[in-house]
Amino acid sequence: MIQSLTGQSSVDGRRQRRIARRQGEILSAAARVFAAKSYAAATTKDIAAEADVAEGTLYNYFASKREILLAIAARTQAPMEAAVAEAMGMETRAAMVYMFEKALDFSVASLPFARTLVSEAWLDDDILHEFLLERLTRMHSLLVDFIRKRIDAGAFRPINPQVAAQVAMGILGALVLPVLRGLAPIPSHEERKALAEGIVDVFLDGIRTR
Amino acid sequence: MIQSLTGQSSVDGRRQRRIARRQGEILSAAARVFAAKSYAAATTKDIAAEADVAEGTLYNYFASKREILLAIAARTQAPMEAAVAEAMGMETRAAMVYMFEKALDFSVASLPFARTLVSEAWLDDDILHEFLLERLTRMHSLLVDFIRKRIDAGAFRPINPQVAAQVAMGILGALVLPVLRGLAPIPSHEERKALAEGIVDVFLDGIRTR
Amino acid sequence: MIQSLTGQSSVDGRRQRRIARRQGEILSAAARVFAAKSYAAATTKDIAAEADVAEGTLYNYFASKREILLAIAARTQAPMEAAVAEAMGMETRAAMVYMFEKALDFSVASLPFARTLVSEAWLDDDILHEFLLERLTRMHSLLVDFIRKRIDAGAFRPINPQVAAQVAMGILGALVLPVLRGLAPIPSHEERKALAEGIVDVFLDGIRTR
Amino acid sequence: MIQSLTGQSSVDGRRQRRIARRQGEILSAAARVFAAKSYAAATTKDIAAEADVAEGTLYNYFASKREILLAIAARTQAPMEAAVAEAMGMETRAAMVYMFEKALDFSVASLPFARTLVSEAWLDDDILHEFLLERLTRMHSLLVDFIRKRIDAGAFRPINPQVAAQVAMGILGALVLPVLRGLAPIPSHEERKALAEGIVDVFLDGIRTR
DNA sequence: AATGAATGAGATTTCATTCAT
DNA sequence: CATGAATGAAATCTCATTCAT
Repeated sequence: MIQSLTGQSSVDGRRQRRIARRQGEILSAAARVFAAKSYAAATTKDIAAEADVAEGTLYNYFASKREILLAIAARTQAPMEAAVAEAMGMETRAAMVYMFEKALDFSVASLPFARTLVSEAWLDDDILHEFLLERLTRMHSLLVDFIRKRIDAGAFRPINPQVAAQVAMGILGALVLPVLRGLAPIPSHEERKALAEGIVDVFLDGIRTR
Repeated sequence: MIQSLTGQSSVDGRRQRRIARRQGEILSAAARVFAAKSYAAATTKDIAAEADVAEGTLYNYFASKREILLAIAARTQAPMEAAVAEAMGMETRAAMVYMFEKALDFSVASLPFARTLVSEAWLDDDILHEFLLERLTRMHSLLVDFIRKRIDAGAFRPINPQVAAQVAMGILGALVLPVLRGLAPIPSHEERKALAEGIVDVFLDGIRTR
Repeated sequence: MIQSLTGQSSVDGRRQRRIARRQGEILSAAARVFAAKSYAAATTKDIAAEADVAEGTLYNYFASKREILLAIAARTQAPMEAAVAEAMGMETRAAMVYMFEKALDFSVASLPFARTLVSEAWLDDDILHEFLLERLTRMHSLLVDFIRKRIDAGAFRPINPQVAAQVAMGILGALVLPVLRGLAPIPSHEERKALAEGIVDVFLDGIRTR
Repeated sequence: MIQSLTGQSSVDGRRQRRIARRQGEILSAAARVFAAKSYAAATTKDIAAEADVAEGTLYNYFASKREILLAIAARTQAPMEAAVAEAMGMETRAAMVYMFEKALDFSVASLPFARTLVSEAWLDDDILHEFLLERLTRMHSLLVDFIRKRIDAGAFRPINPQVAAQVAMGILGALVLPVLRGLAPIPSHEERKALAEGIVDVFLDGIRTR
């Protein structure tokens, strides 16, 4: 009985894993196709071909083309937030540099996923709210906290933390979006570090002589 | 004779105007539909319904659905650049405030056009290069000049002007994009002015105490 | 009264002539367009442009696009039959040469009309029967008579006149169709004469040595 | 193992055959529709209905309506040329009779295909050159050779072989075209033989008494 | 579970015809 | 009468989804 249970569960486990693996293959294939042609222009035929399965097989793993998109969105991890959260405890300047650097690293690492996500979030309210906005607002409030704490500690000027956070996120966007869009070349690790340093520099001290 | 000539030309003129007016009606109807559903999801049936004409009528004014999109892009004037160019000659702080304010004004004024433009530029290389990128790079180089001059004059710190310009554009984006996307409420004139002031403040002096 | 009648009728006459002239202009424009693009591919816009009138004007003169086609067919005179009929009375060899020569002349002279006619007759039973077939059968029976008479007179061998007539018409077709289709160059007057001579030669004496 | 291999290949083979069969069904349905209404007037809806499949199914087998037409043209074999080539080696009179007879047989056998082919070749240069003209010119040059050889052997009079070949093809056309167009009844095998005999008779000896 | 052929609703586009000016 | 903008039916083609094998 135990045996049968074990056997059963090991079979189940294998099956679970096989299903998960196959889903993953389909999702990353779909992400590549979406990144290349956009969600709307991509056909299920394209996705099936990229994943090297039959069209019908897609429907054994996902209920519809849209479910594939949502699954991609759900899968996209949140290393940005993680970076921001991590940075909270660190000393001011190093913390910010680290945060921007991580955000850049992330965009580079999961480029096709991220490109699809941004693209669809611009068009699709569900995607926007469920996946992108949630993260951005979480990041925003982390930043607000971060800034507020440093204002309280006298490290930052008594500036409006909401506005400052929005400014910080804008700066980040200005770096990330061109890479996602395929305009800027994917920066090397060193370039990313240098970029992050320069930006933080401006953000902290402004551009005006004193 | 003069009369007949005048009559003729006035008829021609009237016709020209009628055509231009109808094209404008179709374009703004299309821009609304595109803004609501994206170019890909919008159907010619939708556009015709919104413009209150028959589907076939669209094709008396534009050769294809795509031509409608391109016409929208072409029509979207470039008051942003104008604002930047204007600001070049002004005194530092006021100039920047003015520039950001104008950019916000523009986005609010031609909201559905701009939303469509950004949306499609993300997906479509032609639109991106022909209409958006051209403007953004022009704006970028104007900003680089602006910053470089003030560095030379000793008004700004000897910062990398390229990076600073990109930062400035990112800040602008952080303000404009949420409005275009329908996330942030359309700010009033006063709010726009205050926003611009706050941002320039951060941009010039940073957020760090000194 | 007489005056008014005369006036009336002269006005009527002028009007009739104006209408007839305009119809003729439209028809020859249409024939050119049909010859270039085929009836099905030609649009009323094309025809109107070629005739240098507005599309709507076409409908003041013809009830539909199809009526224009029928009018072209009706207008195509029957010089072929005339030629055959004329030839009936002539001496054998000269008669036949003359007949073939005339048929070639006709094809060259009204090329766009004829091309359209043949094209549509292949597709359209109305056109075929009402315009082409009628003529061809008339021509066929003229030929049958012609041949029969010469058989009776001992000039021709006692061959089946039906078959011989069909052969003659086939020979004619082999010369005319490539020209109509734009494959063979339009032959000069001299070339047409020489062609006609050669063909009659074969038709009368065959190709076998004796 | 052998079995699995065999199984595999037999599955592939079955699939190949199924696809080929279905393509054939669609093509012959399309040929019937084209023959009845012409290519231009036939709709994909008509073709699908005649083939008893959904409209979309057509596009699983052919890329476009035009590809269906081209496939029909490609499929129409060239038994005419074969007949001509075969006849080359035969004794004069029998050879010619055989040739004409075969040409008639062919037209009768693949009537809807051939009707479509001729129809479209009249309108469409691609079809004309790629499918019809190539064959006709090949047939023409075979005939020229045939005639020239017999002239050299003293069997035929020293006539222009080009003209004589064109005459022969015209005669053939005069027999075939009315059948294709649905004017002449489809002749029985015996009738075809008799027709061929009569024509060759005229072609060889002419119609004149000697 | 995998396959891929079949489906048919729906998209874009064309064009003969009408009709207000 | 001439005009040409407006119309909308109809054509070709696409593609997400289903389902028999």
